[in-house]
Amino acid sequence: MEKQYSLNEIKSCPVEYILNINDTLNVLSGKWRLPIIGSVLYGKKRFTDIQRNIPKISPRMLSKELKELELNGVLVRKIHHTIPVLVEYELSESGKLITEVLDKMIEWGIQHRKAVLQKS
Amino acid sequence: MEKQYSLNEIKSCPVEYILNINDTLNVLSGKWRLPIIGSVLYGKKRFTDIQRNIPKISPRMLSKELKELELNGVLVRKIHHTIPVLVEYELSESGKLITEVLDKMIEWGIQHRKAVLQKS
DNA sequence: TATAGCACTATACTAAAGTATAGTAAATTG
DNA sequence: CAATTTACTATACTTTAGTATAGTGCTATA
Repeated sequence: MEKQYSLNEIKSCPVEYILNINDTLNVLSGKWRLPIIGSVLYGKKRFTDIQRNIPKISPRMLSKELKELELNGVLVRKIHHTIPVLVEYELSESGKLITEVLDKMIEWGIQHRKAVLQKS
Repeated sequence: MEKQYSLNEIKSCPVEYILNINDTLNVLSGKWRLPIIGSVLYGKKRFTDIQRNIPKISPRMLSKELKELELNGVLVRKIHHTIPVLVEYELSESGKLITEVLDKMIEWGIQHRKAVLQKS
């Protein structure tokens, strides 16, 4: 078993600090991750639904990003073995919590924009 | 004058929501941004100090990233017109607040790691 | 006078991320 | 029975991000 660190211990430990931030950044960075998460934020969606929500995404990119987000444990892919097959994507429990990070980002974004405007 | 939105209004408005998140993500993403911010987090540093903190960064990358972070208003570049010139980099007031976002990222990273481990 | 430190810049390159376009296989609709 | 929908995959390409290596102009030190 690996040692479990408390939040405070990790904050004072650069290596674990960086690992966790990178995990989170990996989920959010790239051109399409945020739009995809936004699309499934308020309920499960099908491939083409997401495609319609994000008009400029190619099916190749959508497929690729959905796969990675599923692999990361952020999205859950549900296959209904009906005829024809129906595939639905939704946020995992953990995926839903990413909104807390997003909210902090909005907060920082707003204050930063204000700060930058005041200087110029 | 542009209309100012409250945090709650922006949360319910996808466009402003996304803009602010992207601003924040732009400050944090890329291979070297986080290490650089980490290096100046506890006080101002000189070019070569940062380089020593991040052994694998090339001067080209460090110079490029420092410039962009300064342009974004996250870092402040201070030139001391001594002979020879001395240049110091430090986080702006707004830049210091990015730690709040980082803390949330650590929190999410830790809980996500646990969640993923429990499933496997 | 030679060597090293500081704060970079320039040029050329490779690797990763993203785009464009077409195609597949099964079923459904007119 | 031809066209459309769903959920993708394949191939080739371009763009962006990052690397490698060398060099600049200044000063300080041995």
